[in-house]
Amino acid sequence: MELSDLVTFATVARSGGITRAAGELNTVQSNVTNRIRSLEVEVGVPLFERHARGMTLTDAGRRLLPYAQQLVAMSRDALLAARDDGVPKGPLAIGSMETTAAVRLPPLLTRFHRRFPAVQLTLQTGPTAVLTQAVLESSLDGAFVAGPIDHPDLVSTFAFKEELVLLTARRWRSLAALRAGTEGAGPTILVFRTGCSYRQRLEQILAEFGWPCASRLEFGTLDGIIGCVASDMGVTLLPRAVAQRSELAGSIRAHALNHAQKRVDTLFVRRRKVHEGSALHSFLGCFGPKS
Amino acid sequence: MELSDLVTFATVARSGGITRAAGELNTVQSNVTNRIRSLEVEVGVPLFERHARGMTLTDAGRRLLPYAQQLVAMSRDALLAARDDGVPKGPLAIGSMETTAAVRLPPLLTRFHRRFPAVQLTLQTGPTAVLTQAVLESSLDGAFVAGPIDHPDLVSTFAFKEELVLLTARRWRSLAALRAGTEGAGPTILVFRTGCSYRQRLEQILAEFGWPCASRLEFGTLDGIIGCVASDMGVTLLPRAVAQRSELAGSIRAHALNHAQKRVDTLFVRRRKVHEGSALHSFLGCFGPKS
DNA sequence: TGGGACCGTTCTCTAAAGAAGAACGCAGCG
DNA sequence: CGCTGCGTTCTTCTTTAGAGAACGGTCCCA
Repeated sequence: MELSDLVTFATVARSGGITRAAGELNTVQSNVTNRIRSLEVEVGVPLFERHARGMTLTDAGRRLLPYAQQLVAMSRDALLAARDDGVPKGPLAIGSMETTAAVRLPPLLTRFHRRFPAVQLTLQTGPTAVLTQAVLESSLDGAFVAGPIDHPDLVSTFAFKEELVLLTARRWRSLAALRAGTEGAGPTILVFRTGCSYRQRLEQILAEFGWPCASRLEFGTLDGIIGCVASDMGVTLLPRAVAQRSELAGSIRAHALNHAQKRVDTLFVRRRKVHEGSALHSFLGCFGPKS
Repeated sequence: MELSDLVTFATVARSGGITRAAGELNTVQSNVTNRIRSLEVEVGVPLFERHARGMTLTDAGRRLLPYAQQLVAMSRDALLAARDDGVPKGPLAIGSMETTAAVRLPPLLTRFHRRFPAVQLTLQTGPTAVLTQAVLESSLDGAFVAGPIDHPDLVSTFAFKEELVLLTARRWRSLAALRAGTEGAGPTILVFRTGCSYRQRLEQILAEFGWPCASRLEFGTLDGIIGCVASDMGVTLLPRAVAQRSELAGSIRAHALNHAQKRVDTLFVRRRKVHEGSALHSFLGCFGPKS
């Protein structure tokens, strides 16, 4: 059983067919057939069920797949670790929540790039759950997500402390006024489309206030949310720093929350590995203990 | 980079030479040379320093080695997982402390073997630290060790609760009498040779009593310790069940300790893996929640 | 109920990789 | 100075992997 066999296996499993896998692997069908077959001979049990429109994993294949993926990912790490001479360089894939990317990362990334120009940093934004999964799958080297995170394969480092505030249009001078003004139906809440981590928190806070929740609108961008809050379409929950930094800061009002509600830590999570890459290590150094 | 290359690499690293590695791998020197060289070409840096009496790892090699070992171990797990159809069978390597093996395991192993005769169980005894390391290195599937254990790669399950007692010869009717009888020098303590986990505990307890420790004798077997306690050579610390079960129970005396001192949990630790083998799972079922 | 599209398997040929063995170079040691 | 141990190089042979073509099956739709 060789790593190349496992790559082939994982590709077939993912694409669901030998023809598609052969395309992805830049080879011909017959080779993929043979590799899979020899793998099945070695394991001793069939890994796929063949049917007219492709292949699906057998139970044995389903047991093997996560190992195959992990082995392939680890072999990539191994090469990087061996080549890593301590000088930060090469690609570094970082993920971040929208809000963190908007207000915290610009200075950090600028500083990092100035200190380590040999590192090719890429940034991808998304919700906490997606980013965490991406880190686990090694498609990201690390990510800024909303805490707390507890997973045996992840190491998390405190990055930023945020104060969450409830944002409304300027005309609402207090939460009580908002409450009175949305009697009955309750406020409309504005959240990110793809499972934003602050969304649960917002719904929980409204529940604690005993407010009904009229309706929910989902957005793809931070500016979209803030813009709609400014035009009094509804309320949202965001870090205070995000609201202050916005161009529309004059048109919105931030309402403070109580201690338990407002506090959220942004953590930097990374995969627990044998060897922490120099690029990632130097990145940690840019917002960690010092600097 | 293929798994067979990594096996070769790890073998050379462990044996410290190409000739020795070739012997272990049942091949000729020239092949090992070529595999290592092609690996070095692929990684892009030398992995070994050549000198007249063999090879030693470079920094890059030292970074690669743990990955290689883990990849090889994981590929073995992968094969076992794929082949594991849910029926407990095949080899199962269990480790245990001497004391647990003496009093707790006989009935457990008997029961397990009766229920799952297809599992070829092997038992190895040793101190906690060694067993834990063996589990981490996948040379044991699981082990009974003294708690607490906290390691991200290990899962531990409560197995047995033990009451530790201080064992002396029969003539010492109380700890006070022992104290008086060993005035000045303090008692001799009898412990296992290879870093027994109760040893620290015993030294700590004597320290809490404010007793000096005259000298320490190290043994290789449980019977040796108990025999020497019976003939009043010194004192030791063991689970009460071990003392009671001994043939020499009539010649020794167990002295109770206070609550904080006497309590020790025996845990069953195993490696955190993607797939828990059926054999191990069924073994856990033999002392776990039920049965 | 055929024909075509799709998909996996099988077979052959060729190229590349790996194993074995012999010869060589080099350092240390008596 | 020759011997021994160890790693490298080179050649030969075998095995294996890759490419391409032909085959056989299923499904779908006319």
